[in-house]
Parts: sequence; C-alpha cells; structure tokens
Amino acid sequence: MSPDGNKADDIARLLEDEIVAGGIAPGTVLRQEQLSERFAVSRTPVREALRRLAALGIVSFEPNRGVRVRSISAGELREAFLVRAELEALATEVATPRMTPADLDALDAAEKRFSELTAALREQARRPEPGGSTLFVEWMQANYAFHDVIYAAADLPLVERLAKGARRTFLGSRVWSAKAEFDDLYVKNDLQHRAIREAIAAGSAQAARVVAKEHVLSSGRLIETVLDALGSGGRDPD
Amino acid sequence: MSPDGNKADDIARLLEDEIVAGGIAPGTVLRQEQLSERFAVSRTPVREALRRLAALGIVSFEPNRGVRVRSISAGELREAFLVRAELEALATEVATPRMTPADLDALDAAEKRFSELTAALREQARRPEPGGSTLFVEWMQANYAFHDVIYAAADLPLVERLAKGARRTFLGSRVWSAKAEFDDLYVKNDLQHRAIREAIAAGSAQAARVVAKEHVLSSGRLIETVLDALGSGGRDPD
DNA sequence: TACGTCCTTTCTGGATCCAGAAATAACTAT
DNA sequence: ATAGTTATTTCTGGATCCAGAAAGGACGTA
Repeated sequence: MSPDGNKADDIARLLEDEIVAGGIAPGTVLRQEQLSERFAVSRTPVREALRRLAALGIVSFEPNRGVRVRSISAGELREAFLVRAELEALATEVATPRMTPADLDALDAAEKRFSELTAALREQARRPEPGGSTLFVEWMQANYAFHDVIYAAADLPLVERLAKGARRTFLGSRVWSAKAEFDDLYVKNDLQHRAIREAIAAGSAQAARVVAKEHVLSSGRLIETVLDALGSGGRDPD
Repeated sequence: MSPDGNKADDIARLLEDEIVAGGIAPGTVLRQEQLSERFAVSRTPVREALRRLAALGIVSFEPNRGVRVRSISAGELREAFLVRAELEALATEVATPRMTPADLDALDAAEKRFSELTAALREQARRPEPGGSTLFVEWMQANYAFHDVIYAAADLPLVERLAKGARRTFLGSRVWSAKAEFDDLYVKNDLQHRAIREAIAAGSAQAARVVAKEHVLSSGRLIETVLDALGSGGRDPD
C-alpha cells in the first residue's frame, strides 16, 4: 500500500494531497492526536510528517498552539506564478530539442484532452449547474498533464520539483466554478497550449520558451481574475 | 540563544549551516543518538529536524539504515545553476525599478568588497599557501552578499528562498582553494557584477536581467571547471 | 583459507509517558 | 451583569521505552 517503508512520509503525502486538493481548508488547525488516530499510528510519525509539510511551506507550526494549514496571500500567489513562469520557460526551452516523436504524441494527446475540457467548461459556464467545480478541477488537471509531458522530456528533476511546489500554493485555496465572464481567458489559455506545442514541434526552443512563459503568466492573471471576481469576500486572516 | 522556541527547528538550522559550510561531508551518516547527546536533547526533536532537512533535500532517509548527508551529482549541480540563473534573472528584473538610493549604495559597497576579495584571491592564486580555502569562502560569501542586496530590493520571499536553496546544493560539496589557471574566470565574474550594478543603476530592468542570468550561468561554469580540475578524483557514490 | 550460518550488538522507527503552555470554564468580587 | 482571577482541561513539545531491522562477528564446515 505504502510505496515507502515509512509512515511519516506516507502520512505527509496523504496530508499534502488532501490539503492541495482542498479537502482541508487553509487556516485549519491540525490536531496531532486526531490525525494519529485517523491514520492509526502514534503521534510521533504524525509530527514528523507535519515537520516535512512545514518545510515545504504547506503548514506552519505555532509554538505550543498547534499546526495550521497555511493560507496564501494574494502576493504569494502572484509570486508563485512568476516563479512558475520562469521555471516553465526553462523546462520548455530545455525540453524542446529533447522531445522524441513519442513525447510529441503524448503532448498532442494532452493538448487535445485539454481542448475538449476547455470546450466543456465553456459550455457549462454558459448554463451553470450545481457541483460544477469538479469540471474546473478536471480542466486544471488536464492543464497540468500537458505541462507534465514537457517536464518529463526536459528531465530536470529539481525544476520539476520546484515548479510543482509552486503549483500547490494556490490549489485548494478556494473552491470555484466556471463563469461565462472569463470565456475569453479560457480560450486564450487553450490557444497558448496549441502555440507551445507548435513551437516545440517546430523545434524552436527560444520561441517555445517565450510562449511558455507568457502562458504561465497569463494563466496567473486568469486565476487572479477569477479569485478576485468570486471570493471578493475577504481573504482569511493569518 | 534560539530565535525560535522550538528545538527541532534550532537543530535543523544548526545542522543545515554546518552541512552547507562543509563541516559535515556529503555521504556521512548522521547517528541520531550521537546528535541528540551533542545537542543535549532526546532523539525526538533530532528526528524532526532531520525530517525537515530531508524535505529540503539536504539529507536522505534510508529505511532502517540511517540518515545520510546527500551528495550532489554533477547533473544536479548544473541544474541548480540553471534554476538559480532563472530566479536571479527574475529577481534582478523586479528589483531594478524598486532600488532606492540606499539600496544602490549597498549594492555599490557589496560590489566593492567583492572586487577587493577577487583581487586578493588572484593574488593568492599566484603564490598558493596552505589554508587558502578560507579566502575562497570569503570570496563566495561576498558574492552572495552582493546578490542578497538585489533579493532584498526585489522583495520576493519565495524566489529568495528557492534561490538560496539552490545555492546550498553545491556549497560544502568539496573543499577547494584558489588556482591561477582560473584567473580569467575570476576576473569575468567580477566584471559581471559591475555590469549588473550598472544596468540596475541605469534603470534598465531587461538589461539587468540578461546580465544577471548570464552571470549565474557563467559562475556555474566556473564552479564546474574548478571542481573538474581539482577533485577529478571520482564522485562519491549515492 | 574461504564461505555460509547463527548469534550478538547496534540503531532505527514507532509507541508511550510526562511536564508545561494555552485555552477554557468556574468562581468571586465589584 | 461584568470584569478579573483561579482552577481545570486540553494539547503540544520533548523524553523515555520497546520491537524489529541491519550490520558485524563468532563459529563451524568445506
């Protein structure tokens, strides 16, 4: 079940996933004993797991008061996208001359799926229904899947690790759903994926780099816009 | 003494510093009990500290075998410089329009000190003496001090954190000393600092960005060259 | 002497236990 | 009733304890 022979890491992974997926809201205090009985272990490995999450910036220890899931400020969110933009640009540049035909196929498939989900999202945005947030999440994941193909080809583990860390920062920060007002932003995002794929296929690393960077920056703007428009209702305090 | 009311973090910091400074060689296994008696605490906070270092990639847990100080492969070293180059470029670009006169003065002072140390280093390289590695370390620190001024002005905490993390990766990986063969590399490094300062002072963010990136990349090449030339004697296994 | 087996030692990973800090509830006095 | 004070509870941080894995060594066999 657990890929690693060690409980602390397992728990850390599970908690991380849950927090990133939005299952645990930012600001929540994590009770050690509660976690320990939930995972059927003692508090020791739980605390080690929490230390790891703290080092990753996902939670923060408050002396003698508990561990709290960190909430991300608007500034941190923006910065995370700046970082991702640079890292993504680098990865794309490096990946371009390394892409095998198989990689290109995978990229193509990922792009196609993303395109479909974008269409579905736009459709849903036109006539909203309850529970529509799952589609947004799927769309997001398809987006990541596309970029993951590039990361894999780039073969830069550090870059990948850091970029994925930067991804995390905003996931789960709020639950949202598709909105018609952002239609052009969705379209733009989709077009950019296509442009990246084309630049890569054409073998022009520099062009791919530029497009990739701009893409991340503009999806950052998208996210900011969406968050602004929806949860204008105050940012949760620290 | 301890800025944080918590032993695990204190120990983590101390250990990190020591490892980064080269006080503990890569590949060393850290015995928990040994550390616990050294810091006069029980093994519990020691292990939490080690978890943190593991999350930062400084050490790695080997199941039931102990914690080992990670040694960096040539590939990782190169990648770390690629990452730093991008982050440094970003920070420099952002910092440029934000630099106050005071910041510029600080930058100037840092550059001057670096210049002096470069001269001293070249001097020493010409007639090597024992124990010369301290000068190299000082030179390195002066280098960092210069860049820190830029980070401070950029006010991008995430970027700063990640970039400093990337710095760590190679420090302490080997002990070295100045060599005359690399004279031109030292000079180049110094000139680049000057160029960065000038671009920033001129207020041209894009130019500063380009120079900063090239600077990091070329100091990466410097380090690689130095390491290649010195410790050609095999890389320690993982 | 070289190799394989078994036993001892050492050390990790995890569970349990204990002291002290925070939060909360109860109580008193104004 | 309200504010301040004290007792009680809860929970963290850390210490200690225990089971099981690995490493190392003694011993026997070829």
